[in-house]
Amino acid sequence: MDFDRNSSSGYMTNWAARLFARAIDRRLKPLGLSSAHMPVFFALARGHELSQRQLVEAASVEQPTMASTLQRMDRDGLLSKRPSPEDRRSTLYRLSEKGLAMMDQVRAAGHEVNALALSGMDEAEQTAYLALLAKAVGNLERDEPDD
Amino acid sequence: MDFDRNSSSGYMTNWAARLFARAIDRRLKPLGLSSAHMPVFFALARGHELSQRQLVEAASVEQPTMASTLQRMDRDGLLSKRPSPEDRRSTLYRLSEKGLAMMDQVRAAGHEVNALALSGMDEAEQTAYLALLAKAVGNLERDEPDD
DNA sequence: GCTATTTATATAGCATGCAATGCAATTAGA
DNA sequence: TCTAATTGCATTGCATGCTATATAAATAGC
Repeated sequence: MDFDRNSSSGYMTNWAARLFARAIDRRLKPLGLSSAHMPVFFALARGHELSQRQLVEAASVEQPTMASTLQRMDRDGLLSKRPSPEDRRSTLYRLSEKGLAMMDQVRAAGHEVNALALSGMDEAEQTAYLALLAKAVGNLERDEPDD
Repeated sequence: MDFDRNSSSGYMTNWAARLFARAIDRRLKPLGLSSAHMPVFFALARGHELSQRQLVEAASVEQPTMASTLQRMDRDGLLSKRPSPEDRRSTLYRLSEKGLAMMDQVRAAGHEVNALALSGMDEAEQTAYLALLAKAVGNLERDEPDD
């Protein structure tokens, strides 16, 4: 029996995720942004100031992944940072003026691509899609080490 | 209005995809394999011989992505190749003996992780999950250039 | 207070994925 | 047949993501 990619939830999920990222990237590229910036933008919305650890939680990526995302965003002038007054190991990040100015367009790109991806689904199907993804995520998280 | 990651189909799809890949990678790591190898394995099952272009189609990745995946797999002795007798630009790839010997375990890892991710869903939900992913994929593909 | 553990971050090294570009072989069109 | 367009692949350069490991600061346990 051959493996049919269209019947594999893992393959289809991966494929959809890559298409989502490409669609976002095409829209954000003119701004010099990309899909990996989005969770950071949303976590730092409205001037919120967070540590790397908190951003790791917000984005559900591993710490070294967030470290380099923040490095690139800082390099590109999207962030402003300062040492935490509470903990000398920690740095607090905010969006710079330049970053804040892009927030609306980042949000718009997110909404546009989500709407596109879900187009042709009725309300119930859209809800089901999110619920089933949440279920799969919960199942797979139980397979993660520690946790 | 804040962006709630759990309500964003793009974010949730990306998260699920990363968890799928990690779950696969943990299982295949002892074999020296990973999730990116899977579409190549399945496309080359039963001794099938394909060109890079055909593997690109089978995996739905871009050509340079497949080129380096094949390079790594060749480096690791998983492939055997020969120039196409039909087209002097093209190379035909097959799984080596070593690669073929791993097929069952690759298949098993795929089935195990798919089953884990879908656990707790009834038959209808599992079908719906795949159908909704296919719908989203179709929608997002219409946003791709050319095509 | 002193040591052991935990926590926050940094860094190295690598895989996977992409867009952009270039080249050579093939195919199409006149 | 001869040129133009297309196709198959390689390469460059980069972003994103991971694991494994190291270091310094903070916290816990005694």
